[in-house]
Amino acid sequence: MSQENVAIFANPLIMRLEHGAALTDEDRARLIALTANPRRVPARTDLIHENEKPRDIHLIIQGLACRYKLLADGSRAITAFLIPGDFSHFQIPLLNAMDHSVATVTPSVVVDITKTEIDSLLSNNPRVAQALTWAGLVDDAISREWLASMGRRSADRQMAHLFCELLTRLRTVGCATESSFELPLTQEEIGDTIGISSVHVNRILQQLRDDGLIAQRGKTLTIIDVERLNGFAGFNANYLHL
Amino acid sequence: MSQENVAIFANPLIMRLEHGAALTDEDRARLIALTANPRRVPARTDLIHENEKPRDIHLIIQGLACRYKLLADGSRAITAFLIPGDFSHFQIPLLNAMDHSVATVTPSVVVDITKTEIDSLLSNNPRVAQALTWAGLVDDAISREWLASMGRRSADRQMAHLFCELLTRLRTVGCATESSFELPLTQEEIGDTIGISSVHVNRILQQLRDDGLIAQRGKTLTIIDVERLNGFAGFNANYLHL
DNA sequence: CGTTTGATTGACACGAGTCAACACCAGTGG
DNA sequence: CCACTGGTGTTGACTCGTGTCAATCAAACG
Repeated sequence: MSQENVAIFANPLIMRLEHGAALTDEDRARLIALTANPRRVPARTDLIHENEKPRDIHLIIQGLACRYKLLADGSRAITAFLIPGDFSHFQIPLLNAMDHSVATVTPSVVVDITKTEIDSLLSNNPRVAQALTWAGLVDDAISREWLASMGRRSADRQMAHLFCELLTRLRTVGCATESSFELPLTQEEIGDTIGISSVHVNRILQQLRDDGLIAQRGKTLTIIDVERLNGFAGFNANYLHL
Repeated sequence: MSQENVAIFANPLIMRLEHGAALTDEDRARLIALTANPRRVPARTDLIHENEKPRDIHLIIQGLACRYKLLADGSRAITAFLIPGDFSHFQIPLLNAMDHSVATVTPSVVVDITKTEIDSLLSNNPRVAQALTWAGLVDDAISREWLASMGRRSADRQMAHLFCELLTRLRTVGCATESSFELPLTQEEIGDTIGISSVHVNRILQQLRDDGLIAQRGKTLTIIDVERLNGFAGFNANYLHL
């Protein structure tokens, strides 16, 4: 494989967007060019903050980021995770003020893409435009699945569902093995995601481990039997539209 | 006011989209033309069902509809309400299979808009295109707010928040007075929305009434003191981007 | 009018939160 | 190199919000 192909196929954005449209080599080259100036961002750093006027969009190349909202009582709700290849919505500069914040969870590599670059991409590369639109629809679908999960799944199944989703998404961008991936979240962050206390997160993790559904070695989470965890969680990957 | 103007300003789609872009008279005329063939749909009827291939998009002119998902255990989660002027996402035909269902809650008036019509609108009326994009972003923002609500608000505040949101949204399309609107949901449907049992919905409604926050006469819900309910719910309309 | 659907109520069980203490690091600075 | 520190994970005790079940009531409807 040539040096260039390695770069192309190792690019998580391209890996993801391939699922949304049949990209051409030129499309891929444009996307590669887009990621020419990555920057390193420390862990727990806001990429953009609620109420700020959005300008660039932020593409995650490496690491993990999240969308979150702070509530009046000081509590936090994490409403989405951005894994490599994900980005803050490409049409977001249309809004005058962010309704949520986006922050890194781990040290990350991020590319800031200007509205101009996006507009040029959208008008010159229709397949990329379609793929970006597809990615937006998938993000919506994930929100809906999370809503269903929070509303109607018990906390243990909800957590299992989150792990199933993360495994599937991380696999599509080459960031997970068959059955394991890095889960660099604190238990408090997991709690802010599924809407429970960190103490309860701890207990549920123990339960999932005791039930032989998952294993944790450091920050690596291994799903012992993917089929069984899918079944337990009621996970059906349809909504990821792969 | 001319007959035509009445039609234009009474059109909930236009009323909503005015918030997303500065429409011209021609834009409005195109949008009016789009709604030329409405149809009546009985209550509790699917407009489109999960797993189906989406073709048309569905615009609500009158009535109330919702997005929902059924889970493996038979429970239901309502992930969004579609009020007059709302529509199933205009880019959804890009997907091969719906990841959720859309159904009427009440008897409704609906317009089916073909992908062709949408594409024509998008390419000929850039301001409408922008407004539709804006509407999509607002729908996303609502999902995120609901996620934050489900995760981190107590059931009573969450319900209060829902009422604050519905009042605000319904007012923008002329379907609510200063402080009251029709709430045609059963308590079970409210429960499927905020993720609690219908029994608990009943108790919380009583509590909100006893606290003098809301009043119900038949299906009309009146918010006795909007400021106070906003405060109780921690409601901030920013995320609706009006 | 029966029948059905939705609202209401009470009793009871259990999931999950809170509080507090403690263990276990990894990093830091003396 | 080791004590110190702050962040994170773990545990137990207790409380309370919510779910479940079941019965009853009220209202809508054919």
